[in-house]
Amino acid sequence: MEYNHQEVEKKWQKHWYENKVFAAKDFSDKPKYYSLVEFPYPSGAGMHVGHIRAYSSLEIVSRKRRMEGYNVLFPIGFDAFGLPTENYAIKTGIHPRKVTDQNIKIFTEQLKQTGFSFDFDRTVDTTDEDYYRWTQWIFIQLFKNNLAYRDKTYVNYCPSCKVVLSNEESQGGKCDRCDTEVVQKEKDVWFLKITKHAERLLQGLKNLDTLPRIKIEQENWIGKSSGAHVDFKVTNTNTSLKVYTTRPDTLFGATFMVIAPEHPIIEEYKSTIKNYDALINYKEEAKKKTEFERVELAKDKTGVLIDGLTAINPVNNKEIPIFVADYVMIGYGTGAIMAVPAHDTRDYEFATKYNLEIIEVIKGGDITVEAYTDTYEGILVNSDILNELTVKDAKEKIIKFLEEKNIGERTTNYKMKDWAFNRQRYWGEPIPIIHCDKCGMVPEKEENLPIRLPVVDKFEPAEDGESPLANIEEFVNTTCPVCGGHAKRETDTMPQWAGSSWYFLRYTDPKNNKALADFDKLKYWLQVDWYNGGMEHVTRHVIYSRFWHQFLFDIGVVPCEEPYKKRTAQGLILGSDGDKMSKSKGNVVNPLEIIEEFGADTLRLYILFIGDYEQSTPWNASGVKGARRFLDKILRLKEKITTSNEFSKDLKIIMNQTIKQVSEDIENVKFNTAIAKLMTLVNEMVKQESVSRKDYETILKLVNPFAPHLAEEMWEQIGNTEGLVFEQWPTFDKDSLVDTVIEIAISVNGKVRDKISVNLNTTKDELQALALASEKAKQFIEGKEIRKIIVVPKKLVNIVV
RNA sequence: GCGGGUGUGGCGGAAUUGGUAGACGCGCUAGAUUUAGGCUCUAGUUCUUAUGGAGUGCAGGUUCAACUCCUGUCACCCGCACCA
Repeated sequence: MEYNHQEVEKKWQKHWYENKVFAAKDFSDKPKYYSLVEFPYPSGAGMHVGHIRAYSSLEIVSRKRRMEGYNVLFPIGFDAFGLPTENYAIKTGIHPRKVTDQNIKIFTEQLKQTGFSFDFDRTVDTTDEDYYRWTQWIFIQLFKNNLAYRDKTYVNYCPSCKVVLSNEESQGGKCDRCDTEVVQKEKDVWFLKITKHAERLLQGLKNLDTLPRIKIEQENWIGKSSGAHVDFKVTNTNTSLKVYTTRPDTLFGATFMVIAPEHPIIEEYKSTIKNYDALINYKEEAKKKTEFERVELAKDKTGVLIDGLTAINPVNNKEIPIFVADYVMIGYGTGAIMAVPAHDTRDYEFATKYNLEIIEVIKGGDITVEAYTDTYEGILVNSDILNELTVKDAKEKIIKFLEEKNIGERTTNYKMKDWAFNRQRYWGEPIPIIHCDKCGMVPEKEENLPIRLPVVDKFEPAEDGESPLANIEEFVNTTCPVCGGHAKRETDTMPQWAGSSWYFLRYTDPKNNKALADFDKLKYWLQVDWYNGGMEHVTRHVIYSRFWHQFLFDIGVVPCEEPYKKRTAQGLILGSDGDKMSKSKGNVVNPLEIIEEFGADTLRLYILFIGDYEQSTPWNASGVKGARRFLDKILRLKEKITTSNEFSKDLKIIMNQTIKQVSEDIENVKFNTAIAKLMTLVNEMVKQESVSRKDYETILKLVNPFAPHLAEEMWEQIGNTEGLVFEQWPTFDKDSLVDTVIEIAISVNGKVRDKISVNLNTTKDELQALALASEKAKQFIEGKEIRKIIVVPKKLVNIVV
């Protein structure tokens, strides 16, 4: 019998989607389950195998949950603002709206062809006016709560195209389109004050159920450290330089200071500094260095001594020099450091190069050779009041000392920076702020939202790094919502991270036009029970969305502080050559071709069977056939079923084992072993003369989440009228997991020599006797003295000779 | 450099409160069915100089017993990267 996958799959897809079988029901009495997968960017290339892997995990979980009696919300949507569509629009002149709609349509079709159990009625599209209206609304709330502000930053700028470039467009320091050297241009842009939430974002991780590395990556991104601020008086001025240090205990070893090239003190004391020009030169040179060069040159420290300013080490009143060097970053800490060359590799290199004093303050190393940095413990020397103290005690003592003398204080610092929230592009949410000469920056009235993207024919960015919107007079010119006078709209648009920072909220109430979502619905559905997505989004996207969520919680819009209960991440599918799939390498697998030839069930099954879900694995074209064979075997089993509603005697144990393992493996993201166990069971069933109806129905239920089309079809063919979607998930009998007869290994000196079948309840003594009676074991015992016999019930007997 | 992870047959990968290494799939070999191919079925498939011996990146250690624990070391992957 040939299985016509095309016909069968179409039939069930039609049934599911036309009858809205997967619709989530608000306020159902069933327990709710919210499974969330990262929504795709609807590119023209459509769905690839990576998408299928990304969605399959929670597809399996969601289908299982429905069978376990949950009311499941498993939605999908589109993160559709972004560069590729915009670039396509620039090239072809076709409006991004059109392109986006087209791509979404195709993508949706492809998702349905794969048989995903999404609730397609809740689909959101971040570029939809009814959606970005609320993205803009959130921005206004952030602005009103002083969490959105404007400040200067450096952006990647192509002087030839006169356009601001994203990091992706300026890789290697060259403009993606014209290959011109990219420069750093100073620009006034929007920032979101995510740093205000640094500690909460860190604390919120405590209750997140996730892999250690996912947690650690976020922790590193937030980058909390504790130390102290210390003020160093600057001679000939009445000011001081504030530094941040995690090692205030080494203060007596601070023999010079280094400030970042952009540090404001240079401008401030321009007239006192004798070599101002040299410093400005250095700053310009530093700015020109691409990121690449900065890393490459990391070993070769450069800097310029400030002539005219020196500093006083506050603990010993020594006068020390101040340098400008680009190994100190303006964006971290205070942009100035106290250099302790004896115990910091960078300071040591710098000191050696410029012949500066190096004072050892922690015993144990040889500072004539290299910096001694293994100093988390240790004893202080050359440090006056700190001498003989441990590092830990010295830290406490010096911080107290600094605080008493009013020259410093205990400080916690975070590596995370505020979120630069801007793009100078057309295809993004307009930032709903109005610039009025009289009233300053004013948010648009909420009833006027959305601020729509004007419909135009040209999408190219304006010159000098301005947004394309800046050229559109009807858009720019407006009236001030406060004074009614003439004013101008903000023309920057939001970055792609905006729409994706709250999309999971909209799924709970996607058509609401009074609020981003109804509070009671949010209360019913949140938190997201399980969120799966790419490892690459674990820091930025997850942290950004958590930040927005915490903020929305603070203003009473959402019912919980943290959005996600559990987070997992899938591994990449590589090309069959082991490289990342890419068009240029020609190793891209088109999932639709496989659906066509083998069916969606086969593809889904293979993608989950391919390897550990959280690890990256190469594609293997012939492996697909194995998945299909497994399905064919299930199909053929139908011919052998009896009417019995009990498990077959010979299958009872393995049936129960399989139910247990498959159920557990799914929860533990071990889809590959779940499928392996199902294959083992099916192989066993194939060997039987006949299988009972219950055997067969059970395997269909277990296979259903993985290969739902085939499962539904066979379920129907054996006479069931209700579909499988809400059938009850099988349960196992824990007394039927182990056979009464088991195999025991007999080993001599740890090497297995024989295997015997014994009754499960065979006693230790009996096992020992059986082992000694084994002919095969005897050969290895003969003529030797038995020194010890170890009997592990149900496992093995080890005879030591 | 720092942090995390991985290393097991020809390939993807199973197995860690220490207890029969290689489940499951691919590939391969032989046979059956077939006009042939495909499909399907049966048997086999870690290596080997084969009644034995060796074997989970490498070198040691603990143990009756180690893929699993400990010490050292190498390789690869991911993330961060002059973070003070």
